[in-house]
Amino acid sequence: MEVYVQIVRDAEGVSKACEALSHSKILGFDTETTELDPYKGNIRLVQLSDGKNTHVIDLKPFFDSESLKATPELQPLRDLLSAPNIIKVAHNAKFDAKWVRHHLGSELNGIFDTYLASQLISAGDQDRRHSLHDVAQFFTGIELDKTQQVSDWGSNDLSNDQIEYAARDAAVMLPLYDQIIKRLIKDELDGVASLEFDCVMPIAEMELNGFFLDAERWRTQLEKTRVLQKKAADELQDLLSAGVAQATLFGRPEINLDSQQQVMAALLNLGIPVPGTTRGWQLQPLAEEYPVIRKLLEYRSVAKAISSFGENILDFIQPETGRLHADFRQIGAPTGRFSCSNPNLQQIPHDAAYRNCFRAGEGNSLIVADYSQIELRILAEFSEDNNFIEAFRSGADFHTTAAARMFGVKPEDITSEQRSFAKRLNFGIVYGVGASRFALMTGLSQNDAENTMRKYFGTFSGLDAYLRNSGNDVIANRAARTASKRLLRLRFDENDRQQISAARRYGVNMPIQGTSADILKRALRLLHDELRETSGKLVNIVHDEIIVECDSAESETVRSKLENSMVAAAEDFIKKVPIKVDATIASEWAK
DNA sequence: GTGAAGGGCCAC
DNA sequence: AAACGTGGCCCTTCAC
Repeated sequence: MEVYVQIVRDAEGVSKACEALSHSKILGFDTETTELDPYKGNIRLVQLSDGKNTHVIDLKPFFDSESLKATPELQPLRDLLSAPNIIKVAHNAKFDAKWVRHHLGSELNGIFDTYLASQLISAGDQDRRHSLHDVAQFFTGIELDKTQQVSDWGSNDLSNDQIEYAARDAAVMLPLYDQIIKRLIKDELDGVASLEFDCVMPIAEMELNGFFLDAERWRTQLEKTRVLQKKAADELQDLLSAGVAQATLFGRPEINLDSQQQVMAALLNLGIPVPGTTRGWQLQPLAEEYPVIRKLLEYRSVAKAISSFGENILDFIQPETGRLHADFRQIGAPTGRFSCSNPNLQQIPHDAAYRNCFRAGEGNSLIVADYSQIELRILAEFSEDNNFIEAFRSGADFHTTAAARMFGVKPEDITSEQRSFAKRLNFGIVYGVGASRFALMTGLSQNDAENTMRKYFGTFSGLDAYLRNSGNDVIANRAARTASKRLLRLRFDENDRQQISAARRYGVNMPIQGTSADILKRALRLLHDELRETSGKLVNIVHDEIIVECDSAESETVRSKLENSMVAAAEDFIKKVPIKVDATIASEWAK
C-alpha cells in the first residue's frame, strides 16, 4: 500500500486540502489526540485520505494554547466533516466524533465505522478481535504497525514515523471499506450497518454530555445504607455462630460474610440443608423456615449496595464537568444491545433512593421515556398470534388480559395473584423459561407450573407455534436474525443436548432482544435530528429507556419530540401491534 | 502484588 | 427432564 502524504499546517493548506477532498464521495478518516479523554487533552492531527492522497492536518497552529478554542480558519474542515453525503470511513468513529464535536464544534456525519461493521460481520463470534490491526489484517491482509499509537502526540515537532503512521491509518480505510462493504452486502448486513452508523454521533454526544449525579444526596443515602449494613452484619454473625460452642468462651468467631465458602460451612454447621450454591434464588425457598437465611439475603443486598453503588461511583465524576461520562459500547452484546461501564449506568438500582440522586442541573428538567413492554410487543408481532396482538390493541393492562384468557374468567375478576402468575410467565417466555424454573420462581409445584404453562400456550397457540418454529429454525440454520437483519451465528455440538437447548433458547431470545435494540438505535438517530435546534441533550439510555435533559422552559416540547421519535422508530419495525411510550417530565430520574 | 476465574447480584 | 436471555462490578480464592 503506497501512501502519498501531504502535510497541512496553515489556513491556505486547509482550504486547498478540503477543496480537493470534497470531490470524493468516500474518505478514509482518522485523528490523533494527546489524551484518550477529550475533556483532558486536545486533538492534534486530522487525517483524510481520498485513496490517492492522504492529507495530514496538524491542528496545533489553529488552537489557542490557553483556551484550546479552534480558530475560524478551520471552517472548511468542519464543513467537510459534517457533510452527510461524503462518507468518512473510520475505525471506532465514536472516539473521533467526540474530539471533533468537542474541540472543532462540528458534528461528524456520513460515518462508516469499520469497527462496528466488523462486529456485525462476526455475528457474535467471541473469538474474533476488532482492533484496527486485526480488522485490517482479516479483511485486506495488510499488516499495520501500531507502535506509534501511544507515542507523544503533543510535542511541537512530530517525527516522520508519527506522520507516516497517522497517514497510513487513514489511507488503509479505503481498501478496508472496499472489502467490508462487499461482505456486508453479501451477508445482508448493510441495512443494520446503516442503523448502527447513524447511531454513532448521538452516542458520542451522550458521552460528552454526561449525566449529573448529586454527590451530596448520594453520600447521604450511602450513610444510611452503611448503618443498615453494620446492623445486618452483626446480626448475621450472631446467627451464624449460634451453633458453635466456643462462641461463649472466647467471644464470637468472626466469619467473613463475603466468603461463600465460610458462609456455606457455617450454614451446614447449623444443620441447614443448603443447596450446591448459595445464590439468592436458590436460598429463597429456605428463607421462610430459617431466620439466618433471611438475614443472609438481607446482608447480601445491603453489602451489594455499599460495594457496587457506594463511594466508588463518585470517583467517576469528571472534575471538568462535574458529571458522569460513562463508556457506552454500541454493540456491547451479540444481540445488538448496548453495554455500559465506568460506571455502568444501566444497572443503577431501581430504588428511588438511588435514582433520585441522578437529577437535572439548575433550571433544567429530565425527560424520562421508556417503551411499554416492548419485547412482548415484538413477540406479538413476530408470532402473529391474534389473541396476543388483540390484547395489546385493546389497550387494557396486558398482564390482566393474559391472565383473563389463561384462567378463563373476566378481566375484572382476575385476582392480583393470577395477574402476577401471568406477568411472571410473560417475562419468562421471552427468555425461554422452563417449567421447573417457573415453579421455583412462583412457588408452584412442578405439576402446577406445567399446567399453568400449558394453559398459557393453549391460550396463545400462535405464540407456542412461533416459539417452536423459531427454535427449530435456529437449530437448523445455526443462526438467528432481528428485524433489522442483524445476524447471530450459533455454535453448538449437535450431539450435546444441553448445548442444543442452550443454543435454542439463546437463538429464540436474540431476535426479540435484538429487535428491541434495533428500535432503540433507530430512535436515537431520529431523536438526535429532532433535538438539534433545542436545548435537549441525551444523557442516558437503558435498553428500552431514553433520558434527555433540557431547559425546563422547553420541557413539554422536548417531551413530545422524544415520545414521537421513539414511537416512530418502533413503527419502522413493528406494524401490527400498537407501540406505547411513557414519557414524563421530572426533576429526578425516578418513575 | 497481580490477574483470572468463580460466585453472586444489579439492571433490562 | 432437559437449569431463563444480555451485560458490568464486586468480592474471594488461587495460581503465578
